[in-house]
Parts: sequence; structure tokens; C-alpha cells
Amino acid sequence: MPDDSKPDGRLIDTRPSVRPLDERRLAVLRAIVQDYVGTEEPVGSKALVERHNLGVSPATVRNDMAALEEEGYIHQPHTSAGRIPTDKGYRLFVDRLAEVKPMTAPERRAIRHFLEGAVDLDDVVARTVRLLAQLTRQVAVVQYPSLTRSTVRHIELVSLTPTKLMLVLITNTGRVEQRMVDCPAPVGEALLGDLRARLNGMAGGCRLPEVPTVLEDLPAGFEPADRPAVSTVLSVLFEALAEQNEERIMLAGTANLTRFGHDFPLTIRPVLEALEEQVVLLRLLGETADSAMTVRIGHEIAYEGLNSTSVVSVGYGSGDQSVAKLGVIGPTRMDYPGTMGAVRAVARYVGQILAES
Amino acid sequence: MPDDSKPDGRLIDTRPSVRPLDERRLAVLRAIVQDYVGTEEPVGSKALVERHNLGVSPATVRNDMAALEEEGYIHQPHTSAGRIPTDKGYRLFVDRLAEVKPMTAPERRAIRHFLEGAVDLDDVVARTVRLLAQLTRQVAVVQYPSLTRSTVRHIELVSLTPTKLMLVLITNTGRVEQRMVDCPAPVGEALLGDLRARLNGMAGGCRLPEVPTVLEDLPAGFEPADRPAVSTVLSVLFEALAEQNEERIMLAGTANLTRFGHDFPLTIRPVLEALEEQVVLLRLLGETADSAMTVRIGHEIAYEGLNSTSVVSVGYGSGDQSVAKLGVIGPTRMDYPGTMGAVRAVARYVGQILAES
DNA sequence: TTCTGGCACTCTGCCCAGTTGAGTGCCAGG
DNA sequence: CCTGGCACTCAACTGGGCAGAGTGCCAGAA
Repeated sequence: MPDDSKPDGRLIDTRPSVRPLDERRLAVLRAIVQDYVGTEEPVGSKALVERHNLGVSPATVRNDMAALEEEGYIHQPHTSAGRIPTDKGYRLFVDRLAEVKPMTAPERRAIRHFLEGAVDLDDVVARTVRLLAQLTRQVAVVQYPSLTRSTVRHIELVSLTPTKLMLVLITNTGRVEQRMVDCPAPVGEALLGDLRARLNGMAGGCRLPEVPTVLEDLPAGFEPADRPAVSTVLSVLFEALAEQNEERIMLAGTANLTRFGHDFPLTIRPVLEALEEQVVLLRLLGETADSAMTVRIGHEIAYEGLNSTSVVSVGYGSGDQSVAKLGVIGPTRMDYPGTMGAVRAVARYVGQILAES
Repeated sequence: MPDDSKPDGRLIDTRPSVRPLDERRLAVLRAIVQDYVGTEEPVGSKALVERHNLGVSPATVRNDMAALEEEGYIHQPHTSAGRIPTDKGYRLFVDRLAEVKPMTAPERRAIRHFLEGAVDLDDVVARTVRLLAQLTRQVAVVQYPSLTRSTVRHIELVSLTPTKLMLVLITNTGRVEQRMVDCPAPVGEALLGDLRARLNGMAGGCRLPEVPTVLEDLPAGFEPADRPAVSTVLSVLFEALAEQNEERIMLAGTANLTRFGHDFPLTIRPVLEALEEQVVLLRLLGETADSAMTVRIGHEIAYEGLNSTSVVSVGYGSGDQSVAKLGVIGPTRMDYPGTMGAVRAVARYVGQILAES
């Protein structure tokens, strides 16, 4: 095999000029990324040619490395050390040199089986996040299915005291939101029943963002005396709908942070801090493209504390609409193909599970 | 000052024999704990007498140290190093040598003010746990008010499809549990209303554990044709009540783990793993005495991964009954008086807030 | 033109010994 | 029973020397 490719390479090289060189340089970069991800140590020219049959000598590889460094894809911690990929190098690797590694059939079966055991929405999310953390051996984040894309399954009003109601909103994704409502005037059972019926009649099945539009004129249909109470209920309902920032997320695998690297406390601290800030995580997931998988590497991440990490995220949902995002956070030096494969597979199966339930 | 106490000490010492010595040894232990907690470094005899006016010479302190070590309260990492307290030493310190350090008035005001801003139960818990983490600079854990001690505020039944109901249980602590109910036969609105009214009439205000007893005979009051449906609803309700293991907890301050010590990755990893296991944390809090503050130190903790940590926990609740637990987890080398003060104060104020709302 | 082998060079990491200094234990004397 | 003094131990730091990995460059081969 190496015997075949080597003379071939030589023959070709004498004829064309630019392309084979570039191709080999890319191969070198790919090899560097793969080795560095495996060993966590700067990789030198000699080790490279030994472990990948590149068909050229270390000296040649050195030249390519010098060029790659010149262009900013790799970097030397110090003279006479091996090379490490830069963020730019990883970016090129992800974009052009790597293929998403699909899960094996047994793995897929295991994922599906594990997720199918879930009993309710909380459990689905909990299982998903744990699974993802375990598969990737990194920190996993799963966002609860957002209210935005869901539809109204049922709106319930419960009278607690004459002027105090409880409003319960149930979505098709199984999520439940409840709010207290303080009415300006007592609300009788008749009015309550009427309101409940109309709310469900008009808004049932609607996408949540459309609900305010649909219900806009509702108060006009009631007796003038009842209108203040109806308006109050509506405003609380709209508020609950608007409060998308109440999006919840779930984390798992923080213990995997210990596998981050050697320069520990410095790297890990800001990451832990970021993980505690729901806002940061939500923004992180929010920036994910809706359908395609998003990979952000090192300094591509806006939040400073995560500049030494990479984030692989993707939307998931029942049907073809994505209702929420999930992803993993790991060191820039991560197994991108494997991670992407796991993330994609998990997202796909959660979507299926949600669609079924 | 030192001049006064020193001759005095000598005069007294010539007369009685045992007690002053023991007292001084304890003082030495206290000083060692305080210094070690401050500096994180083994503390020697000379430094001790310099920083605390013990009124005796380093040589004397050395003798005391030897005795303390003999009895297992302190320990030397290696010959010719200072001493560090053992778990047993901390235990003695906590039991007999330290007083809970009360919060200052401004601190108390700040706590109260911060917690008062909460809008619902989730927010109360979230604020509490963050506050506790910030005050103690350690990992904080707060358990949601448990269902066991709460009472029923309202039970709601919502018909989703003819045979599918949603059961919503609202407790006086503001917690909401919902369950799906698949009925064996269609349930009409009349039956539903009747059942709802009776449920609330009979169980409203009851302590949750008493509910099954109170409702035991409920099916007998309905038409035979309706009894299967009623029984189904009841069994789902009872199941929800019994499912105390669905107790939720909230964490904050994991970033403070980075302040743990120098021998990092080894110590921190098992702790992070433990923190992800709700079961472990629940058991940890569960072992807390109901009213008094509990301090568990190092190997006193059953769970192996937490053997290098200490846990300070206490129950909190509205009124004088404790409905849940909260606490902090930190290195055994922690500021016990300060931590205990913070934990106690926070627990007290959460209790008040819950009682008010 | 492009690759290759060879060579000199530059670092880091490691080992070794020597030194420093904090801290101890013990003992004789107040 | 406390104290000062003394000899001892040991971790931590220092500096020199050495090995090894890795590079860059250059002249020669294909």
C-alpha cells in the first residue's frame, strides 16, 4: 500500500504544481489535529509521518508545517516544540477536513432505548442531557422545549379566593406554566366557566406567539362589568407567554471538566462560572442556527470565559420544526467528528420521542 | 496586657494542675484551626504564639501539640512541618471551641431584602441558593419545600379528551404538581365538577400525607358506574403524593470548588460527580436533623466522594415546622463559625418569606 | 521545481547535589 | 510545669549539566 502510493505521488508531483501540495498540507493539518486531540501533546514532524502514512519524509512535513504556521492554522508553544492547532486550524478542520462520524447501529439502538424509557417531559430532558454527557464525555446542555414554537393544548382557570385565580397553561410539548391572577373584582363561577370555554375555544391549538392576536378582542364579548377582570386575566396570560426568558435548561457532565487539561484551575473556573449563568448558556444556544449543526470554536464564542472551549449545538424538535436547542461544551481540543455525530444523533432521537408523545 | 496575663498564668499554674493545661491545649487547637483555615498552610508553634497571644513560649506549645497529635486531633504531613487539624480536630472545634458567628445587621438586611424580591417559589429557591453560595463562597444546596409537610391548597381537574384528564395539585408552599390521568370510561363535565368539588371540600387544607386517609371512602359516594373513573383519579393523586423522591434541589456556587485546594483535579472530580447525583445530595440533606443545624466533617460523610468535604445543613420552613433542608458543601478546611452563621441566617429568612407568601 | 537526508541549534524537562529555613523533639535549668 | 537552647529532619528552592525532541536550513537527488 505505501509502496503503491509513494511512487504514484512522485510521478504526479512532477507534472502539476499547486494542487497536490495544498492537498498534502491539508492532510498534514488533519493529521496534526487528530494526533493532538488524541495525545494532548504538541505533535512533531517525525511522529506525524510515523503514525499516518503520508508518503513523504519528516523534512517535507516540516516545510508544510512552516507554511501552515505562516498562515495561522497551527502554532508552536516554543521553539523546538511540536505544533498545536489554532482556533483557525480547528475551524478549517471542521469545515473541510472532517466528516461527521455517524453513530454505530448498536449505539443508536442504545440511545433510542434509553430515551424511550422516559415518563414525562422533565424525564426526557434529564435523560437526554445525561446521555449526551456520557456519549461525548463532555458537558452537555439541553434547553427545554421553548414556548415559542409550541401550541396551546389547554388553558385552565381555577378560583382560589373570590378575587384570586390561578391560571394554568398547558402546551402540546407537555410544559405547564402557572400564574396567580389578582382580579380587580370578584369573579363568579359562571363568568369563570364562560371565560375558560372561550379562551380554549379561541386559543386552543394556536401557536403561542399568535395567542395575543387571537384573543385581542376577547374583552369586548363580555358584559362591561366583567371586562376589567377579563382584561386582567388576559394580561397575565400574555405576560406568561412573553416571558420566554424563563426558558429552562439542564446541565450534565460537569465532572468531565476535570479532563480539560493540565493548566487546571485557571481554565476551569471561568467555565464553571459560565455554566451557572443560565443567561450565558441560553444566549449560547440561541445563537445556534435553527436546523443545521453549529460549531463554535474558542474565540469565536462571544462570552470570554468560554474562549478556551468549543460548543457544538443543534436544534431539535418534534416534526421538522425545531423547538429548542441542545449541545455540548468541551475543550477546543475535542473529537469534533465524534462529538458532532453524537449531538446529531441525540437531537434526532429526542425529536422522535417528542413527536410520539 | 500580655504582661498582666503572663505572671498571672504562672502564679495560678503552680497551684492547680489539670484544668488550666487542658484549657490551654484547647486554645492551641482552636488557634491551629483558625490559622490553618486562614492560610491553608500547616501551622507551626512559633507562628502560633506570634499571632495569638497565648502567653506561653513556642516550646510549651510544641508540647501541647505533641499531646494533641497523640490524641488524634492534629496531624503532621511530614516531620518538620507544621500541624493541620484532623477531621476529629475540626469536630472538637465545632462542638466545643467555636461559636456560630451571627451575621451583622447590614448583612441581615441585605439577605432579607434580596429574598424579598422573589416573585414565586422557584425564584425564592433560586435566590436563596445563589445568596448562600455567595455568602459562604462555597457550594450551596437548597431543597425545594417538600410535599410531605405541606397542605393542599387546591386540586384541579381538567378534561383534555373525554377519557384523558389532567390533575393539578397546588400546595400551600406554592408548589404545583401535575399528572395525566387515563380514565377507563369517559368522564362528563357534571361528574368532573362534582368530583372536583368533593376533592377540594374533603382534602383542602389537609397535610399531604393525610390525604389518602381522608379520601379513602370517596368512591363510595358516587354512582357505581362512575366509581372506576373516580378510583383511577384517586390512585393517580395518591401516587403523586407518594412520589416524594421527586424532590427537587437546586445548586449554586460550583465555581467555588476551584478554591478548594492545590491538589486539584483529584479532589474536585468526585465532588463534581457527587453534585450531579441528586440522590446523593438528597440523602445528604435527608440526614440533617430536623431543627438543629447539622455539621458533618470529612469522613463522617457516608458518601465516599465527599470525604474531603464538610457539609453544614439545616432545615427551614414556614412557621416552626421544617419543610425542607438547605446547606453548603465546602472543604473540611472551612470557616465553620462564619458558614454556620450564614446558613442559619439564610434558613431563618427563607422561612419567614415562605410564611408570608 | 520539489522532496530528501544531514546537520547544527534551541529549547524544555529531568536529575542531581547543595543549601536554606521552618519546624520539630528533647533536655537541662528556672 | 514552663522555658531557652540545641541538634536534627525534611520539603522546597537553586543552579548546573545532560538528554531528547523538535526545528530550520542547506545542498543534493529525482
